[in-house]
Order: sequence, then C-alpha cells, then structure tokens
Amino acid sequence: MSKEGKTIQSVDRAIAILRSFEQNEELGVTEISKITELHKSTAFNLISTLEKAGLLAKEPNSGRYRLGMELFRLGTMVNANIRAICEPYLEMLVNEFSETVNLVARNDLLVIYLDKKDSPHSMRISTEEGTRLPMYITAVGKAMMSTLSDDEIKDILKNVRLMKFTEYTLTDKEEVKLQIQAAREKGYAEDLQEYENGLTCVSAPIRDHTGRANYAISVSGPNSRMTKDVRKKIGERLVELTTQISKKLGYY
Amino acid sequence: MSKEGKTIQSVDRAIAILRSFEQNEELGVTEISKITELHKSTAFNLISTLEKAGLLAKEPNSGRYRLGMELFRLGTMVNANIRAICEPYLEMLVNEFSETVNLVARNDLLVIYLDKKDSPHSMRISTEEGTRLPMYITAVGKAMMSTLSDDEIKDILKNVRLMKFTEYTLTDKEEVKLQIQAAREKGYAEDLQEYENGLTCVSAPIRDHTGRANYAISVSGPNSRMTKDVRKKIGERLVELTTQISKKLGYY
DNA sequence: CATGTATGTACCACGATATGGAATGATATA
DNA sequence: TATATCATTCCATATCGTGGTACATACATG
Repeated sequence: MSKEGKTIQSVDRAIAILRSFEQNEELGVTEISKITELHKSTAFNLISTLEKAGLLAKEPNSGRYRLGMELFRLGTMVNANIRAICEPYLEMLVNEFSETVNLVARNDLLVIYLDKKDSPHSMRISTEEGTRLPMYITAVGKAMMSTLSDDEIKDILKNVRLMKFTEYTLTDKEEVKLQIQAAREKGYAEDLQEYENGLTCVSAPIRDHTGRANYAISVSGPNSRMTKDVRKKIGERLVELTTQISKKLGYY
Repeated sequence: MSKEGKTIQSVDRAIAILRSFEQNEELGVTEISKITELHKSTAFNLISTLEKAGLLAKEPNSGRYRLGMELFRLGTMVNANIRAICEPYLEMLVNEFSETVNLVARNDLLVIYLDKKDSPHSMRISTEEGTRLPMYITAVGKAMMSTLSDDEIKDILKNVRLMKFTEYTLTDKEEVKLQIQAAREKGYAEDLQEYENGLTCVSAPIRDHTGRANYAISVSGPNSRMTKDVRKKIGERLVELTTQISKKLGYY
C-alpha cells in the first residue's frame, strides 16, 4: 500500500483486467481496453494469456469474456485451512441457535465474509461470501479489534471515515473504542442495527499464536429474535467455541 | 489448450506462482522460485507485485507468503450470477429431501463444485467447493453431457481415460453413452457408487439459451437412504426446478 | 563467539519481450 | 451494399522484465 517497490507492469495490468469484471460480468476486448486504459492490442495479448490459463473464459457465441473457472478454483484455495477447521463449529452454531452463522477474515480496514451457514428460518440474515464491510460497523470487526493493542486500533480508526448506515451507526470514534473495550471484557462483540435496520449480530474473535485475531465467527439474526438474553447466550457459546479454534491455531 | 498464440511471459509466470500454492499453503521466495523454476530475483519481483495487489499475503512473522484475500474476492465474483439464481433452489431441495445439494459447473473434461447446501443428517455427503472430478463418473457430468450432441460427447470421451474408483465405476465408454442416453430420456442422471462406495447421486442439467448445459444441480446421499423410489422422486423434482432455472437463462 | 548457510531484498546493464501503431479480418448495423 | 465496430494478426522499436551479482539479515552449526 505504501512501499515504493517496482512492480511488474504486465502482471499489474492483467490483474486490472480481472478487476474490470467487478462492474460487468461480461466484457469484450475493446470494452476492457477502455476500462483499463490499455491499448487494444496490449489488452488483447493479456486477455489471451488469461484465457489460456483459465482465469478468463470466452463465450463461444458472443466472443466476449467472463471470469473463468480457474480463478474460482484458485479462490477456493485461499484460507481453505481455516475454513475447514471452522466448518464443524459453524454447523454446531447454526444447529444450536437456528440463526445464520458467518466466518469472516480481516482485510486491512475491512472484514470479508469467507463462509456461512444459513439460518433455517425464512426470515433470516444472509450475507454473500466475498462481501466486504468496514470493521467499525460490524460485530466481527469489533471482535477482531478487541484483540489488538490500543495503538493498532488507533491506527485503524485513524484511516477510517465513519459513515452513517442507520440511525444506530456509531459516529464517534471514542464510542467505537468503548465498545471495543466492552468486547475485551466480555470476550465477544455486538452490532445492534448499526449496519442495517433490524439486523443484530454477535461475534467472537479467533486468535492466532500471537493472540491477535485475523478471523471471527458471528451469529446474525433479526432484531426481534435476538433479545438481550439470547445475545448473551450466543456470545458466551461463541467464546467457548472460538477459544477451542484459537487453541488449534496455537494460541494459549 | 491448443491454439499457439503468444502469451505474456510475466503473466504466465505470476499465475504459475499462484498455482504453486496448491500443494503448500505457505511458501517463501526461494521455495517458490524452486517450484516454478524461476530465478529467485524474478520470482521476487513477481511475488512483490502479487502481494501489492493482495493476491498474495505476507505473514508478518515468518515473512513467508500465502494466497491473499483479494484472490478469494476475485474468486467469489466468478459465476456470482448463476450462484445467486440457483441459491433459493438449492435451499428448497435440501429442505424437501434433507440430502446434500450441489451446484456444479463444467470445466472442460471435468466438473467443478461451485456451491452446496449440506444435508442436516449427521451421516451425509459433503463435497468441498472447488473440487473437480471427471465428468463421466459423476451424475452431474452425465447430466450435462446428456444435453450435448453425440459428436461432442464422443469428443469428451475420446480425451478421457476411464479410471476405476470403485467396483461400480463404468469402465466401458459405450456403457457411459448408454447412461447418457438414459439420462436424455428421463431428464436426469444418476451415479450409483461409481465414484465412492456408499455414495449415490441424482442430477439434472441447467441449460443455456442454446440448450446446452454448463451447469447442473445434484442431490447426493448415502446409498442406504437413496432407494430407487427416492431417487425417482428426487430426479423428477430436479427436472422441474432445473427447467425453471434454464428458462431464466433464456432456454425454451 | 565466530563461521557457515540459509534466507529475503536491492541494484543494474543487457537484450529479450511486451508494446502499440497500423493493417487486416470478421460481424454487426443501417 | 456501405459503414461502423469489433476482434485479431503482424512487426519494428524501445521499454521493461530479466537474471547475474551483491548485500542484509537471520538462524544454525562447530
């Protein structure tokens, strides 16, 4: 993000091409070259390379491109380990509480959703894998921050602009710090409609051998079912289970 | 796979670096340079580039690398559409039959698992997303092949060597063709312990506007519960639902 | 504590390689 | 049929990646 090391131009450009599919799921050579501001010919060579590797796939009919299966497969290799470790715990949690359970990871100033088990209720919370949200606004983010030093937390908050998502969104960084402090004491963090109205969430951090958390597990449900008692029960259970997981990662 | 077009060296190499994490989840610069047979210095430049883009992440302690979150995120963008369309159907199926439901895609001669909903039973089938298997051995593969022309099927089988996974694995290509023909008539395909003992699977294809299938949905369960009657019920329901999905993709 | 052998990282001259201009096919649009 | 827009190929040029070498750091080993 800061270090001024040389990067390989063509690789940067290839990645930019992949990223250009964020907005559009299907693109032609010319479109891509416009989005990425590359010469059509240059774009073509990069695209062909990506296609041959399977990171892009060409539609037989339209001749246009979309993201390829190989990219998906490479993506499934990321964090395969932690997901495998956590899967049975997610399973237990959704069985015990019948609310949607998520495994998330830290990604700089954001959290990213890695895996989930959906609640059996038809009224339920459902977040797509790959979604990213600011740390300060989620229970998982606060849970992870609660394992960091005050300096690290300050660093994170320094680089963040608090955006108001709902009437409950915290707008004061001091308030966020207070909640993090509360999370440290209880072992778990909460989000009471800060991101979306009606959405309540409880989360506990997964620690690595240094004691810091790069992952967290959360249970999310609609406000109506997530009463204070329920949240407490869930929180305590989350602490139990994430402690077990943390031990598997070498934390004592 | 065949066309002899020029590819961009550094991009190919960068992808090779990502692929070197298939066997190992954490690697250092030197290790990577050995695996990929690149000069250490060249590898270093490529690795730095990938790291800066977030496709690789450097462990703060060990200084070694693992696959990065950005790669995961890019992976979630692949087939996001079809997964979103199918999600409610997978949900319905797991509720109706209480067996594990999978969404898979075709990937040349293989099928790759995209999405799943696990059975609530403790004895259940569970396949990881990203797993790949030969087409001829899976119900999903046979379901997809049943939408192709005889020539296309011949092409696929020509390039495949039938490997024996269990005592039930088909070893004769003519036998495979017969099963595909049966699938054409019924609308769904079956796998009776061909890949793994005790594992039974029923699948129907999802067609695009050309009538051909690049995706399929399957219901898999242990042999004991997947009786002939159950398989028939599941198969017919699968045909109903995949027909609805195919319509959404423009098939009539 | 010195010595050896790993590692990751920086520098830089050379020349292979990616680049982008321009021309050609291929398809669609009017 | 003409026109526009697209993908694709070709190729000379100079840019950019390459890999040799060197240094830094860390950790074993004697």
